[in-house]
Amino acid sequence: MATMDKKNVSMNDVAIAAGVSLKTVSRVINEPDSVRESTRDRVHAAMETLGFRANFAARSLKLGRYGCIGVVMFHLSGGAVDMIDGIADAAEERGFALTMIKKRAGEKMTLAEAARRMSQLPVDGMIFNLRQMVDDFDTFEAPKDLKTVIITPMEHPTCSTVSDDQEGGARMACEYFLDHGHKNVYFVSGKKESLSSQCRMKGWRAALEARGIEPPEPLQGDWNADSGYAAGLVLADKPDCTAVLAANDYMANGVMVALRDKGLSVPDDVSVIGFDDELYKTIPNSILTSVKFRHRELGIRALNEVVAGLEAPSSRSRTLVSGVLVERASVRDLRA
Amino acid sequence: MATMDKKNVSMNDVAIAAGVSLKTVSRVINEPDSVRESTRDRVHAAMETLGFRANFAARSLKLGRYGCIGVVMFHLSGGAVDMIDGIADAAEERGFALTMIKKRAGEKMTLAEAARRMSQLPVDGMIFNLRQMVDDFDTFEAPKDLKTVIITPMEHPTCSTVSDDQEGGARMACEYFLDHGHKNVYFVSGKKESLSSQCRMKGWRAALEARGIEPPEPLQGDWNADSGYAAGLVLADKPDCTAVLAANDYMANGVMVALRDKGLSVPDDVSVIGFDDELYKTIPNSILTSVKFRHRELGIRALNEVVAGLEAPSSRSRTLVSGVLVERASVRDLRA
DNA sequence: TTGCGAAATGACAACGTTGTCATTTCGTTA
DNA sequence: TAACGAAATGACAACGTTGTCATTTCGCAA
Repeated sequence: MATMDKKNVSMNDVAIAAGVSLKTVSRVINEPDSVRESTRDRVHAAMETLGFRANFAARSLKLGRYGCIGVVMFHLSGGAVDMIDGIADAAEERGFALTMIKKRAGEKMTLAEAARRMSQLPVDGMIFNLRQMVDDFDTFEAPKDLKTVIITPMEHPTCSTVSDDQEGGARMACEYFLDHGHKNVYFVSGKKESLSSQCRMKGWRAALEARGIEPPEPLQGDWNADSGYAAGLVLADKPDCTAVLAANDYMANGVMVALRDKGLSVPDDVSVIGFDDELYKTIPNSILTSVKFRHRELGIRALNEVVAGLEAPSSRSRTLVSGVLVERASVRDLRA
Repeated sequence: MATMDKKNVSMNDVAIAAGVSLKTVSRVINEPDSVRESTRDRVHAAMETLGFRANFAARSLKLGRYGCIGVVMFHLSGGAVDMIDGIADAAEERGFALTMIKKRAGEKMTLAEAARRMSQLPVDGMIFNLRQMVDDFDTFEAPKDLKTVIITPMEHPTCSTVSDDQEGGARMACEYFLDHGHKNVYFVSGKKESLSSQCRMKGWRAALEARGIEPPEPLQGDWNADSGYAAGLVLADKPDCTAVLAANDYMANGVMVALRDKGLSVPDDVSVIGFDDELYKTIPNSILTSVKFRHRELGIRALNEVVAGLEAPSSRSRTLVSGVLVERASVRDLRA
């Protein structure tokens, strides 16, 4: 039957309806085994009838914790979906919900601001997803009582960080080229301000230098296929260009199309590797070899790191999630 | 100076430090104008020194609201990013944070379960993002005190719903073909269980039937380019096939590549339209005409709908966000 | 039946805020 | 200076839970 609920139903209401004390109702919820079965049933019945739902605020106030992890999205891009997915699944598994806020488009947000806003919300710890540099990165200090994990390729002086190993992934791709007999590798970057792009470039550079090769001038892209196409047109005219590493698959595809438009074959004339392994969704029979990062795993690790640090918020660790080279047919073996 | 904080700092601590009453501290936070400036400064100084941060639980308990909107992601896919972005921005603007939970991969989750879990969390209202059918869709009743908005193309008997106008978008694309002189339109669908795919198919069918055209058998795809390619191979052999509507851009691209591989030209021999307008990111100089949905707008509307309904949770409305046809060169005009 | 330890239940305070209402202080005018 | 109304501040209860500790009830052996 519909109950005339003018107000919210409290444990006290349930207690009265069931003819027991407030505390017994509490016990039915939190330690059911300590309540006699007949009593328990009576209480459950009363809860059902009245439509009782435990009050989150009162519970958290008493317990001193929320069971929520805050997530700050400084940037919400494509790869973010899988990461959120990982965070959310891991949270679920450990009995936490997520509280999310986002940097407003166009606005600037510092870590300090993010922390201040988060600490007004129901959170026991927090994750910052940071894909670009922020002004106060080095000086930021997390609240002492709120474990903070930053997802970023940069090391932070006091906070735990988690990241894909972007640099390592780029190095891996580069070495793959070199191991297949290529003497040099050209690079097409993403947007300048992107940390991912910067790290991928760094890894590319490092891999070449480690083998005593002078890295050629990188070509500037903007993540989209058209910018890759433009770069490809330039590269097609360079006789020494046998290998191109593009900072994502979209640009890699642009490069490939440009090369073909200029009469060159991939991989016979020029080999190409991209990042993120997304092209196969869009292009039938895609041949692009690509470095794939495990965003989902990244999210899981970030969440686990927060939860592990809840008791010791000032602990600090650094986690790198390695990438995987998905081999297809876009790289030619020049040996033999 | 570092303060020896064994415990959390409460308003009471601040009050004592500032030599004022508890209530005055409360006023400094909530109605600063009602406090004399000198007092206010003293309180602020004390808060600063002690590192005071208001306790969310206590505040919510007293106020009876949380300032958070719950978001349940039944499915977390590509387009979801923009939608979350819209939800988050709109929430921010109206002073709300988001509390998010997700259906675990592989698990089944009913609306009732989602509602039950959400009502244990700090939320004043909730948004369900539902892309596939669930068992209890028709029988579900939202908690009476928790405004619930479902993002889904289906109408719900008691809850407010918000959706892209998928059906209308498909109809629009179809009519665009017909208005350009095409006599029939073939359709490549996405995954069977996807509501988007179902709605797009429905719109396609409706548009043809409205002009007295018998819709041909739709081709079954799975959203990825390879399935579009397979469909394209089939379609290339149909002499009456001049127009293909694919349920997303990836499959549309697959279709186009297959047609070209079979020696047909797009758009000279066959015209193609896709959905989502994503191909230009991947393909340089993309010519694909595509129906684009405004996911961000969708999120904004959903959030606004929740907030608008906070005072009257049982109100019910239905919002459709129209799509936009992004014209490129993949449709040939057969008239004249 | 009585007595006993264990199990079940209850009374009450406390968590940290905000609302209500009473009290004090202030600035102004007589 | 006294008196007054308005502004500023304070005391106390209340929000709905859980922890502590006291009390009652139960099952079983003597």
